[in-house]
Amino acid sequence: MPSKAQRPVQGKRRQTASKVRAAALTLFARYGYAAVSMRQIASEVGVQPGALYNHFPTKQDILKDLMLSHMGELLTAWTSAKPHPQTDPLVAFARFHIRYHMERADEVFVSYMELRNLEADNFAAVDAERRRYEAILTGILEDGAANGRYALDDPKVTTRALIAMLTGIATWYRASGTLSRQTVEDYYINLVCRAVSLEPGKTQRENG
Amino acid sequence: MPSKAQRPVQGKRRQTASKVRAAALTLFARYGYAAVSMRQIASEVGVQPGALYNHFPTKQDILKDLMLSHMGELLTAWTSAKPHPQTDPLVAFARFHIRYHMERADEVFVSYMELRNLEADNFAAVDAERRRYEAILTGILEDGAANGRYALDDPKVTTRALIAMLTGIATWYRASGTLSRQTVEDYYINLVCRAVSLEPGKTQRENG
Amino acid sequence: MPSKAQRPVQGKRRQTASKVRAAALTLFARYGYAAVSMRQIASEVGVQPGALYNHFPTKQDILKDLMLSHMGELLTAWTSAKPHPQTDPLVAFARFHIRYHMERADEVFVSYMELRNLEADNFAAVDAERRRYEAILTGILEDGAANGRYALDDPKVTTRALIAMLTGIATWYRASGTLSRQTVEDYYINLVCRAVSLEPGKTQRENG
Amino acid sequence: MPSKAQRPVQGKRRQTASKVRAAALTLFARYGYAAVSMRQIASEVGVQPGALYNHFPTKQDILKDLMLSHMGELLTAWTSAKPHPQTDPLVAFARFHIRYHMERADEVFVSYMELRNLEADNFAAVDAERRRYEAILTGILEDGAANGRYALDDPKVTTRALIAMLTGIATWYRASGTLSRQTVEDYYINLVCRAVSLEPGKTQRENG
DNA sequence: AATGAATGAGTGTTCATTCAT
DNA sequence: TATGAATGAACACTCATTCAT
Repeated sequence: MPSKAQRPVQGKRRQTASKVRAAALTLFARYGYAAVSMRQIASEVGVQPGALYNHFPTKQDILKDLMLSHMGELLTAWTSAKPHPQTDPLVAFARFHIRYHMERADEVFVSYMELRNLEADNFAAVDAERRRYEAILTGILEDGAANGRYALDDPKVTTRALIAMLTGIATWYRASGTLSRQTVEDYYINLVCRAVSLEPGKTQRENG
Repeated sequence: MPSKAQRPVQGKRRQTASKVRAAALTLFARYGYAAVSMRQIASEVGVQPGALYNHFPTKQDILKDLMLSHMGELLTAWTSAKPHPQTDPLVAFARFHIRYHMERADEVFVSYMELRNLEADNFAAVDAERRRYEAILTGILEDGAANGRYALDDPKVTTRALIAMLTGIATWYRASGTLSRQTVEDYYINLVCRAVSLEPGKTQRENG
Repeated sequence: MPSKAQRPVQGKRRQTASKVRAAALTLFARYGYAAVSMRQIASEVGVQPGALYNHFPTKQDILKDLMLSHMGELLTAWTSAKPHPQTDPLVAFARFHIRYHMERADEVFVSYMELRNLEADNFAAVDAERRRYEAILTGILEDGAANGRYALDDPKVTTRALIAMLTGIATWYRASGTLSRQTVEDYYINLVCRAVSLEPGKTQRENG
Repeated sequence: MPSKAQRPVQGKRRQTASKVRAAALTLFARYGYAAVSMRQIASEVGVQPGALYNHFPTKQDILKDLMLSHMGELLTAWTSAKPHPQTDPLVAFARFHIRYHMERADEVFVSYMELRNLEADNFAAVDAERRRYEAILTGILEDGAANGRYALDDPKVTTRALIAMLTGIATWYRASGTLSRQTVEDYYINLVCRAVSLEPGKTQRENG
């Protein structure tokens, strides 16, 4: 049973930090890290600029926090995802990737656009997570290539090509458009499957 | 016969403007438009900041110039490209796109990353060019779909997916790596072909 | 008999105030009043900045407290000093001054350097104490000049000259150097004596 | 014959830089380096804050410039000083020091008070000059002690004592007071002479 | 007595841009 | 065509101080 004496002060701290993250994410996604000022973030949060520094030591730390937690959550989400065991792994991964990226367009956009604005050590940390994530797809492609299920030339090149293709959705898809998420997802799944010569209709694993 | 009365002064003017473009391109690609100052550009050119304003009225105009001329040259290059008439049009386009984008990594990078830093009217101008370019691919896909040569769900969605995939090469390909340009090109062509169920080996048009 | 009912709470209050004084003294001496922040002091004390305000209403009050109590203790120390009655008064004073200032380099340094950072009324209070202290020496010089023991042109000018000379020790003397305190003291006493033509060897009052 | 085509622009540059130095000197002397803002300096100069950076890269550089040029000018002035050859060297040096320091109270004050605000390398540069200057006096004292003209215990300690005494004039002397410069100078000369047992009346070198 | 989030003003410095030369 | 001094606004960040807890 959790303590009932939780101090509201704790809540307030988390709340403000949370608002800062949210405001920064939106602003960075729209205008870019370098073009957003701490004043803009503070004003969005409804606080004076100096107050931001009670929660993040520098502007760079906000960016690092956003990018690292995005990557962390992405990896966690994949780990907890339990696709139907008979679904083809590439299809499972692609569906997961598409859905996650459509739902988090801002995080995705920032994570791809602001890499160059990370200071060296922060970049290294974020890049390591990116590699871990891409390695999942590379592993799936290697397995599928090994057992003849997928046709491909090079798992790493294919990884990059497919990730770029799928992640690109976030740059153009608008929920307000004519295409539903499900439709877009299905079209891209078909592209992915064909790209490795996996029959789109036959995306259930054969149990041998 | 070219005019013999070319004034060297004209040459000098063009030369400096040219250096400005080159410096800005490199710097924007590396650090981003918002993070690069006119002072940095001037210093790279070997000139005082005020001198830049003899060639470009504002910083924004440098960006607009770079992006518009990149799109213009891209369209011109496609128009002048004379692929072998028996080559499949999708393959021809993809090969053209890959080669052009591998050779101009900085232009491509800037053109994709700095769209949000364009002021409204400049964005409109650049975006119109982008649409013209993508329309070429959409047209090819529509034709191919109509005559049953390509399998695809939606030409516009496929256009975006393929463009994202191919353009992504610029973000990871390094000439210093282990893969030759030709190899990368071939791998991507295979991906493109399979993505629309065009037999990679059968990329010559049948003449009917 | 001291009260046995001393409350530890009182002790704690005094303790923290004391730590604040000590931290501020060290920091002001090293970096100067204006260059030291309340945060630095708090961090040195091991407390949050806000807590300082339970002990001193403003940063200025810390400085005033340090300087006024330094002057107070200096005057008290002189009053309680009981030099050998046969010692020449100038020599007694100079020895006292040298010893006191060598032992309290930080207090001395702050008291001489930060006068300009005192607000008007605080300056007046501290300056009054300084005058009281210097008046002691002026009195000694006037007496000695009157009875022909010392040769000097003007007691006030001589006071300032000697005080500057003696206080200057604090700016260069390091206990870690090659000269012992006693040696330095003796050398300066000789300088003082000669400066008023008092035979260094004859520093015992003749009792008439 | 100097060029007549001197550009007034050159004059303007020097003029502003000069005003900055003057304003900074006055302000640093009155309020201390740390307590003076670039805005205050700019406002005193009659310019926007950013303009200061056309002349000094940082605030620290203004301080360095002031202190280094003060020391440089001091050393130059001593080198060019041609005291009467029959004047005792200690007296000549002391007179020079007193006069120079009375005329440049601000420079002197800043140079003694702001040493701790110099960054390490700037401090080293300034301190080296200070040592050079003090070495002049030490040399004079050593010579005089060697030929029995002065009585003293240790040339280095005596140097510090005398310099502190003489430099201290700047902290209290006001031209508006009752004592003339000449009177103060004479009184201090007498103190210096007696401090090394040099008969004040006998300050002409005996030519042997 | 102490915390820690917040304020409002301020810091040194940089910015894109202008303009007399 | 270029310089370089200047502007006026903005930047990231820090300050002394307050106050609810």
